[in-house]
Amino acid sequence: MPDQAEDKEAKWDTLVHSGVLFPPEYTSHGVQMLYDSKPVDLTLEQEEMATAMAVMTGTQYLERQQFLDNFWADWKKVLGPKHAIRDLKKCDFTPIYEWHMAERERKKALPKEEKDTMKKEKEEAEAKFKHALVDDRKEQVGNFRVEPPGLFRGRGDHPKMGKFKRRIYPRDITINIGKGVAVPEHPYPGQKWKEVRHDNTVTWLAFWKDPISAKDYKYVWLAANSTFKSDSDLAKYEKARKLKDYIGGIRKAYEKDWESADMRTRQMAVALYFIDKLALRAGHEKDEDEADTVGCCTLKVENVEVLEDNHIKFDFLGKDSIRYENEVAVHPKVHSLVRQFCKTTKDNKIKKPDMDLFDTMDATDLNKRLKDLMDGLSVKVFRTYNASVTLDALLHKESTTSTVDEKKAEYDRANKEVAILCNHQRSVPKGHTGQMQKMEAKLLEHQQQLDALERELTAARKGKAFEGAKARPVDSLERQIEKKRDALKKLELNAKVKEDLKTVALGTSKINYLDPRITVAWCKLHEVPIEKIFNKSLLSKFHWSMDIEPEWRF
DNA sequence: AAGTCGACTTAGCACCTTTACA
DNA sequence: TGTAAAGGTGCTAAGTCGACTT
Repeated sequence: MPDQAEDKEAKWDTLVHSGVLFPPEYTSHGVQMLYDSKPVDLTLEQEEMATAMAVMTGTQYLERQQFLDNFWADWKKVLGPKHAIRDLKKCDFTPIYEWHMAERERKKALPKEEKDTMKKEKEEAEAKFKHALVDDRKEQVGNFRVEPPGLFRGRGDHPKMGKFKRRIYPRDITINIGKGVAVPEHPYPGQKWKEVRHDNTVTWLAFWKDPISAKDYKYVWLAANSTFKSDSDLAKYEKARKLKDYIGGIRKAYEKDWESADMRTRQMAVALYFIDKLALRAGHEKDEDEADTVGCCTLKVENVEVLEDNHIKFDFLGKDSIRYENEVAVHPKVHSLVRQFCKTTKDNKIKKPDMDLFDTMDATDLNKRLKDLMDGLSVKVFRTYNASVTLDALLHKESTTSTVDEKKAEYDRANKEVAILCNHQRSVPKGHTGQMQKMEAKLLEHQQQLDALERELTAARKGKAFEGAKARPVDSLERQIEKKRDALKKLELNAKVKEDLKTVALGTSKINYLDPRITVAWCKLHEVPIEKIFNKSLLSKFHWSMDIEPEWRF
């Protein structure tokens, strides 16, 4: 293993850091769980796993057979063949769960001084891990903590959910650090790091193999505001901007390819059309031991429905098993091509619902093809391009708003359009329905108050009494009515926004897809303080974009 | 050509902190 | 001034994609 690849570009000259922070070793709480309603003895290792299961109480995972089976398979190995516990169904983890909750409460109820002392001690212990020196620049480290053991919480129908994710030790971890500087210490005497490298062609500080999936790695990187990350962020957006100059030609090229005699060329051209129009992900092949999700190139016949009137309906589980459901009008040629791709394979056999829609190509092929169209182009660039171009266009539409709050609402609406385009979802917040009902009730109350004020105003104008008393002066009532109307309008808007956004996540596009220069320029142009749009961490992540001129366009 | 490796970005959620409002 | 909602942060899973290996 060479310390330094000669042909790859160097990312740093010197690199100094303190390595990683290990989670505390497991200590026994000694609380006995019940088996067949009777307390049982567990070794430290057995208890650690039982506790990992106990803390899952109340989650949906416990209703998943896969989760229970995987946990049981791992725990059984640790229990051994002669243990009294032979059946997970007879296990009652409640005592451990209750201990866990009580412990939480106890910590919460600790006197303030004690909490402050603990916080201070924690910060002192962490301090040295928080920064690295890269070419003598002090940079923040992102995730310097080693992941603690626990039960694997895979998303969607993950075949490995519930497996015990084992503890990671120094012997599992490879450190990357500058030559000739102190190798980080660790708290395990007698152990050695798996490896110490001095590879300046990469930006990671440490990695270990994912204990759940042998082919995956867990890395320790610098934080989002580091030079490594901001340089590549800028490069990402500049590449997406470059696509602007090529997109016309690319569209012409794929439209022409729809007419090709070659099936593969036609499929590539339709896939690219979807990626361009709908900002779909590439969709690489997945293994059996992962959740069954798809992207554009891995769409199955059953994921698309060819409808009347040049419409197509998509319905599939994408990244994180988030459902993508969208009915769209497509070009007539695409409509007929998709109908064809659904029907027969490349060698004219009947295609079944679970077979690939694009059976002559995959994401790697498509990415290769994209390199012919533009230097460095890949599928994901279209998503960045589409998101940023959409925001830029929406923010530069004619606007009639005047206040900062209204402008912020306008920005949020544009942000929402992008989030919907990219299918960035979130689960409905807890208590949403109740909160909506509360808002409705408040709305009604305000409406009634407004009605009463208006009746009083009518009375006042006629010099009549109102509800058995002298009506208040006209000018005062008029002011109150106007105030009430504004309040009502604001409430109505809030309620509508809340309902509209209940399943839309705005943050993901802000963090990953929207060129911050669009936002910064717009804020300057419309005199909206940037802090209204970017919070502290986004301001820091996007520090590189802050001095852009107001006239700048994506 | 296909499969694997390795390094990086993108993603939603849990939990904690701050803010808004009665 | 207490409570609930909103907002922020940390965590880690799940993607992408080019390079390398077979």
